[in-house]
Amino acid sequence: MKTPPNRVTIAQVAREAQVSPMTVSYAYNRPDRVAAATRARVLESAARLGYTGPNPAARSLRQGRFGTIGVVLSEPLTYAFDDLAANRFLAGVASVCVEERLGISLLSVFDDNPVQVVTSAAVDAFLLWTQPDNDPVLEAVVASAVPAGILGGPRTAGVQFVSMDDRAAGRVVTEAAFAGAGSPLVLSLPFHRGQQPALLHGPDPGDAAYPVTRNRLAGARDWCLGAGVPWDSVRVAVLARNSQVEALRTVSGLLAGPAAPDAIMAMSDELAFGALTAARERGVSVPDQLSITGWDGSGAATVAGLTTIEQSLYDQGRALTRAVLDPSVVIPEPEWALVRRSTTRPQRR
Amino acid sequence: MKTPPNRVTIAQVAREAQVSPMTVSYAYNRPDRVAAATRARVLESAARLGYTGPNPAARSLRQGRFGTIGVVLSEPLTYAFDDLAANRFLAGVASVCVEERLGISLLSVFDDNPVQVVTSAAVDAFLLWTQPDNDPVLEAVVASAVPAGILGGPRTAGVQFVSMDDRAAGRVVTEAAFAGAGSPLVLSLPFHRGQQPALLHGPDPGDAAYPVTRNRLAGARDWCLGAGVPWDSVRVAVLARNSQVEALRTVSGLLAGPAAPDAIMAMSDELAFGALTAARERGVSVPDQLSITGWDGSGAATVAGLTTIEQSLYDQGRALTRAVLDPSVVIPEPEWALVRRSTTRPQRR
DNA sequence: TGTCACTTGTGTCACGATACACAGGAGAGG
DNA sequence: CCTCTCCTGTGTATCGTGACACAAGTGACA
Repeated sequence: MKTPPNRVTIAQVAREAQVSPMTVSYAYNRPDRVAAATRARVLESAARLGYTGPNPAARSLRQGRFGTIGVVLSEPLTYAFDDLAANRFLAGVASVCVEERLGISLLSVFDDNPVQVVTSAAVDAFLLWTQPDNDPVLEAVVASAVPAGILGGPRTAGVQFVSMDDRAAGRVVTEAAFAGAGSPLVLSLPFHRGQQPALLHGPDPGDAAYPVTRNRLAGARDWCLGAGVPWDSVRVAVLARNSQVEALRTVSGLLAGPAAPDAIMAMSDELAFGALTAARERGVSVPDQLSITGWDGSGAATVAGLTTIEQSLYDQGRALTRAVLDPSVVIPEPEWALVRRSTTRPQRR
Repeated sequence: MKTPPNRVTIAQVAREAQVSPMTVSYAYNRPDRVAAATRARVLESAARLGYTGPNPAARSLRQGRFGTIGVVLSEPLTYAFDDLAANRFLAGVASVCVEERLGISLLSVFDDNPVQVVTSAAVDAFLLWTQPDNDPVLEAVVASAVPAGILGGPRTAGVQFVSMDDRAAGRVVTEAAFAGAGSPLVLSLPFHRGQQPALLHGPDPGDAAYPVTRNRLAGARDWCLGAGVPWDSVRVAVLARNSQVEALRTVSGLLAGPAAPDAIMAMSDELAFGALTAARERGVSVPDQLSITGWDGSGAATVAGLTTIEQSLYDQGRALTRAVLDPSVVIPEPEWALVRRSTTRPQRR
């Protein structure tokens, strides 16, 4: 892009108003620093020349700040608007940004050069959606020395961190889903970037590169071992993405096949909704023939009567953003709770 | 914020690698322009010094571009993540941004200085969510001479525009909602910025500063006049915001009062959902005692069985973004359709 | 051997704004 | 009348990069 030839600069305005460039700058940025009459003259000259205010790029260069927070989702950018959980998190981030008068910039990671987005981002801080272990994007963020925070891990030195206790909650929700079941199924988030769909039997949670997946899976295993359910007998359907459509397809196939599952612990509400739809389409009654649990507690879960782990990603987004902007802020341990609704069988006493 | 003292520049890397600054620049931006061996040496020196790549602010200043599109919603920023329609629009915008390798920056408008966000935004283009007539933000965008586009109007010289035919659809959906009704109610989006909730009787559509509101209301009046329903007898509840909660409260109150409505034409799905919830809470059966229509055709409308005007804000977001980036692109007239589901009484023949 | 095209590296300087330190003047107070 | 403080305006240097135009080297080919 060629520089427009008719770009007006602060210097031209200064000449027109017969003041120094600094006075023009002050007229825009520190109105109290300039006499009212002078300021009026400056603004009038600016209007006459068509000057629309200080150039943001030049200002950012000079000041070394942008007034913007970058959010990296490492998913197609549209994930920000499609996924319920990401949506709540971003709403929390946005609420702080409004208070602090910061913009919020959604950054896409491109497969061919995932690091570029980090090194070339015009932002004062990074917020990351959960990333796999040893991820180049996260490493680039650390290397950039820009303040950063991450939701869901991995825990990283120099990066603020917030995440609920996925393992403990995993134990609790697995009990709600699996108690009394004969053919339990875990509907799992991806293990690593570029995940292919897979059906595993009692996999090692350590195989999952995403801490969130790993911990939720470990919680499930904890409960199974404690309840005498052989972990090997538990099937784990790992999906390529956190998507209702994909969950629907997978669960639908399993319900039609032999040894149809009669209990599903899904690692997100999104996946649970897919499972619910599959059950409806297959004429499988919930919770009588099939119990289903979700995770995150979106508003849609309330409406659908989904038993789920509730947490406030909104609050976590807020807390994380605050902490990144001011490292002296302490992030509270996120609260969570199992909410039993109508997609699981009543608790035995 | 103080400039970090340890910022490494391209010049330092050049010295370390014993090449000129331009060679370093090329090594990062035009790898083909530099011998492989030289490039390797440069990158190695950069790594040694902790150089993380060209400074985005300096680059933007030099190149006169940012690689980012700004989206102005003129609502609290969180609206982007709370509202179904805004969400779909943004998803469409984002999909183009991914293809074009652009970032997407969500800008907040502050009441005390609405224009600042426009004059200080580090973006190459603006996309606006529907704005009222004669709005300072829109005027500032025009004045800034940055390419821009607006969804829903007002039509403005120099600003790309996309919007479905709200008036025509208003006629159709009003018929679906009101046919055979005795006490019709329009659940309206705000008339202007800072709207206070109000209950009007057959207001002049021209009173609405938002073109979308104005046209949908005009469509409703068109049908009423044609069907012999006195416009004065039609109540119009104008809400302060496009919010389920507020619609719920308003409709709930009206259902409890005298002359409870038996037909509601809501100007958004969001409002229609609020009305649905109110009906459920009040024990009013839909559609027998109360017919309800929405607008926009979100996925949730399908699930809830809501009769609504379907349009693809995703496609409109895509088309508008494309057109802003390349003015030779022609924006097609958006398609729309009335989808009859279970919240309206079957059509008479 | 001469010509030509291609590849690779270089030096300079403007992009537009603001931090900083300082200067002159006006008024207050003793 | 002198000093001191506050208010308002100024000059300059610098932020880090990449456009541009050019130079030097290499090898192909007639």
